[in-house]
Amino acid sequence: MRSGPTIKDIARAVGVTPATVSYVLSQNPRQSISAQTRQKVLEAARELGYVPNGAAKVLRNAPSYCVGVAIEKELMLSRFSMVLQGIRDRLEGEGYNLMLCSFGQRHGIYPDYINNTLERRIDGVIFMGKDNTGPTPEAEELIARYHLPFVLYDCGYTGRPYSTVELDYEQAGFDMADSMLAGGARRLLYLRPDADNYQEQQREAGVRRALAARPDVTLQVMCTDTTRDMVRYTPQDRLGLGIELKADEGVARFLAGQVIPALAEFAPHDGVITSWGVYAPLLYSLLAQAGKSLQIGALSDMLVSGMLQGRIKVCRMPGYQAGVECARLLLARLAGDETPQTRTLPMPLGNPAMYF
Amino acid sequence: MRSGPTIKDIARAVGVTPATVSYVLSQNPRQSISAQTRQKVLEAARELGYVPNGAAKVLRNAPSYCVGVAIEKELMLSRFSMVLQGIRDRLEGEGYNLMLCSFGQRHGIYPDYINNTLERRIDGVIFMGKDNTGPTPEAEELIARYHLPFVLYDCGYTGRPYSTVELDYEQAGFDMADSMLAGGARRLLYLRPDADNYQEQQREAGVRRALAARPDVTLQVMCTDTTRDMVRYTPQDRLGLGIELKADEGVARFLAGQVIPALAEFAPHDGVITSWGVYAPLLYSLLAQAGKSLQIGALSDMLVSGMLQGRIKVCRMPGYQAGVECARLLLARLAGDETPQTRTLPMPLGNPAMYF
DNA sequence: CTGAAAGCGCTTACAG
DNA sequence: CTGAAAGCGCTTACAG
Repeated sequence: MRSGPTIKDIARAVGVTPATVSYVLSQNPRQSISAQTRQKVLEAARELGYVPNGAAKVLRNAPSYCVGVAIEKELMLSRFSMVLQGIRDRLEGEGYNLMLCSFGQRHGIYPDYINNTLERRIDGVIFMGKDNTGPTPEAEELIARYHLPFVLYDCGYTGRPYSTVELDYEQAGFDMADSMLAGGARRLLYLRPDADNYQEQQREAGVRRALAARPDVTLQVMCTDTTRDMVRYTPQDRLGLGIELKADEGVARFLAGQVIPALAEFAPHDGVITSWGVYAPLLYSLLAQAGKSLQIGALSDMLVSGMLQGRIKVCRMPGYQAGVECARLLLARLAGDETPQTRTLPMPLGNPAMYF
Repeated sequence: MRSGPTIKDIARAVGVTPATVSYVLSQNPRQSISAQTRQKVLEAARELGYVPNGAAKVLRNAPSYCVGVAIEKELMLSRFSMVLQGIRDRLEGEGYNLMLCSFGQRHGIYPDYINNTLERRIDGVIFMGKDNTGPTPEAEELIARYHLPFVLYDCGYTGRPYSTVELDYEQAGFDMADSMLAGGARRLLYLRPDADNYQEQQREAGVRRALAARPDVTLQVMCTDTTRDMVRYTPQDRLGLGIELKADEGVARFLAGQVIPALAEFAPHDGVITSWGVYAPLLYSLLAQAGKSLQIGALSDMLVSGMLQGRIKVCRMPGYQAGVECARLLLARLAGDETPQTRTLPMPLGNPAMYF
């Protein structure tokens, strides 16, 4: 199919050896070339439409100038696409392309994101698991053994030998609860999924910290049963109509049957904080139907429609910034800096955004 | 940094030549290998943690098993991320990775998506412009000259030498107008941007076709001045808080000042069709404020919140399917099929989806 | 300043 | 069934 001109062709056209052409084209500083030869080589290269063969360069140990981004599946979740955009914006300026890597074993015996590094198709990896999953233990061993440049996003820091970017879930919980106290709340309901992971622990800890100094305020915690009361994806998900909320099942039933009754005594200044964003609009609708108005806040802004401006407070996922930060830490690794760094980003309290 | 074992190391360990190792590992069918040797080679490979050097393979003309996706900037627009997900799902099953390519000139003298193909870092390109832009004329020439596998998404077909996936904007306009007629509309306002591109022409043509048989229904067309009345992005866009709508300026002023007055005579069964999705929620809010209810439809579902279920009809962008289709057409090219194909996908009428 | 040569890691006709 | 050898396109010490 494609078999363009090589440095040999240029060399022949100009009447020099391939080595000379290479020196000119790669601007090797350890080799001086006469202005005239340089001129002729560059001209011939342009004329022939020369494009260097990337594979040959990489074979000679050049970097691939490509960075892998390991995202398991859901590029459509703005949680991930925002980060991706941040990574891209930061890395493109440095001349890097991005390669989307999966978690499965594609060609080799290792997960795709490791295999591509080992095959030298990418120079490093930014890893975004979901539900707190980091790389497999086997992958971690290879990362350590080969010193693979690796950055982990939002997995809960646990002293790994690579850089991580984390979000300050604890502070988010604190800020939201604190703002509700400032709004006059005397009762607070905290609604969280039963999943007992790093993020959920941190969030609840933050909420409790805000309440520690206020024994006059009651806190009630309710857990959704995520094995049963999930927000459901419809079959259309994968059929081209986007991911869709089946709000009338699962969680909605739990909210209507359990949560709303628990709010019976709540006064207008009291508040509900939901851990996941998706719970908040559902709750808002149900409360509105019941003719009830409370402070509502969500510790994530994912799935909180911008149309709820002023009705629901959210802690915003700083996805784009996080992506930029991941890129920055990876660049440090690529530049040879081996010391793992951790950056923890705030999740500022604000209004839900209108995402495109 | 990384310098793992090569076939030479395996050969030495087993006591055969590198050629034999290669035959075993690549399962070359033109060469039979004794079961015993094969066994030993495979064992040694596993033991040493052998991973083939991708660059060396590509240098020998193997495909890179990587496909470029050219998206100019906005990965956060679900319009693009849905397509990307579709492409990925289809192509990952075939063993391909995706590389995000930009439009700028990164390393070479050609646009990034062309250069990466010429450098053999990717085997082909799926191109998603925005605002109808296709590849540059220079890029088109290279695509033709080198027969680069290339698929164009949603640019308006104009007889190019490569495959394209289009959306049926004309039918969308027809279906929406038709549904409003079925809903009893006697007056219709069609609100479109002044941009005179393929999509807008098709959409209006569709609306007019639906009205052709109904001389009793009046159609009024209004154009937004996109050079002046744009939906504005706030500076936060690139600062990590997502893309945000500045609804109180630009278009909103035009809608309030020009469009709402034009609807003074409209009765409840009459309707407004907006070309862009983003106009519809704004219009809905303004009408609601004015205590007015009309049929509202948008010819795209981008930016139409799922909270408007039942209030606004939309034509859905079949982004995921389109991605799958792009992947399918590219696979055909990669398999050697040179005949350009065009697929035109329907944009089914429905409710706005709750996008994650 | 320029050229001849080796080598990166792999594959594949070809000869045994 | 196995091995010796050439070559993909480039870079880079090294000798002139």
